[in-house]
Amino acid sequence: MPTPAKTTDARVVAAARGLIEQRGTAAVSMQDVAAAVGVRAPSLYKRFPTRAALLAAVEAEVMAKLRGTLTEATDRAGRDGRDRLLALAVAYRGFAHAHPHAYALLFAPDAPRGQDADAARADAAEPLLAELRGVLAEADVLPAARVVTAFLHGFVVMELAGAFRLGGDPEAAFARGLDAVLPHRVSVQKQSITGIHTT
Amino acid sequence: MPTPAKTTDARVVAAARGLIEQRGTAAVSMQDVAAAVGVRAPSLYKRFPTRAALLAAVEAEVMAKLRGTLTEATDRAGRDGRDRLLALAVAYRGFAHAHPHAYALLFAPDAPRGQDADAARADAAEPLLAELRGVLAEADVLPAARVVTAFLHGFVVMELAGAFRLGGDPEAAFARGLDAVLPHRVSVQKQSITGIHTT
DNA sequence: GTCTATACTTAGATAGAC
DNA sequence: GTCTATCTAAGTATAGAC
Repeated sequence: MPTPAKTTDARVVAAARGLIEQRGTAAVSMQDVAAAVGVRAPSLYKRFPTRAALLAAVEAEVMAKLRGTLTEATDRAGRDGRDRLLALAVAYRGFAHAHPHAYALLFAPDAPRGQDADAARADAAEPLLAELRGVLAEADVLPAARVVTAFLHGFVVMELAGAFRLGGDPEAAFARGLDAVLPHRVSVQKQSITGIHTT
Repeated sequence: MPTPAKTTDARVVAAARGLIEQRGTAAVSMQDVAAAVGVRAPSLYKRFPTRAALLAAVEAEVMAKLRGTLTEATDRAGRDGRDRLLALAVAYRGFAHAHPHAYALLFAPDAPRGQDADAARADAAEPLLAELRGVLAEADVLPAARVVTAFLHGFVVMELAGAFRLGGDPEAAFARGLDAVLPHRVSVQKQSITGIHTT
């Protein structure tokens, strides 16, 4: 009988995520994570070959949590396509505000990016894609999703970075932005009025 | 006669910016910067009290460069308000692609944020605000600017983070996003059609 | 203003016993 | 699978001479 396991991969990832949400990724060391699960640092390297590998696993878990938050939001929403998209957007922003450090990990340009993280990323995009499929032609779904995601991400990053200091009401800007980037009913009906792009 | 100065604050900042643009902020140490200007690390602390202070100065310089790029773009553009805004957006995206690491510094959530950096940030927002003033009512300018900036920033971050891997054409998504977030002529004319938000 | 020297801290990662 | 012990490396920052 070898030494019994004091922890599990899942516990390690969860602990790392907790610390990252509190302090930010840069302020969390392998020793911190090890201490949080009641183990010494070298033991972690039997489970995750490098710190980057552990971070990739955390990123995947955060993505999954984000996906869960988005799914819950649409589950609670009504049947109107636009209302559901609004609920999705509000939930997305809420998640970023609730877990700013974890959220930052998702779009870090130099992030690890393992297979799991990539799969989780594709998975997290599903709720939005599903909603858009309900109101747009198939060919329009992907570009529309990118526009919406870009706006949402950009907006919350600006908020978190404190870029909204010129006064005014960020809420109003957020509402206006959603109004612009979310598909309108007019586009669903494929209506076309000269001079107005319908999507 | 004390020891003659081997370098200047401006040179130090420029060197730091160069290194950051090549390797990214995290990979640049005070010693690296010192070596780049032909000096030892301790000397830098006579000019910038901490590493964070130096980074704040770099951030301010990058902001100024961004502003210059945007101003050039509108200088070259024609008179049509929408064309000028498009030129601005394309230039913004081009800057981010040309200097991804420096660009990342501008929206880092944990960035230093000194007075200079804040002033430079407000300054960099001017070209966009000026264009929007030309086509929108004053009360609409600030929220519109936030929507446009959020989209632009979110889009380039997603690109730089490699989030566009599901196929499709990012260019098409960018064009569509601009179409959505930039003010339309219909809004300039204050036209109002039931069911269609004009701004 | 710059230097040498160094304190101080911390990190990621490995070797080998149990 | 976990441990102790350790390597290796690097960083920020300070003291004090010139």
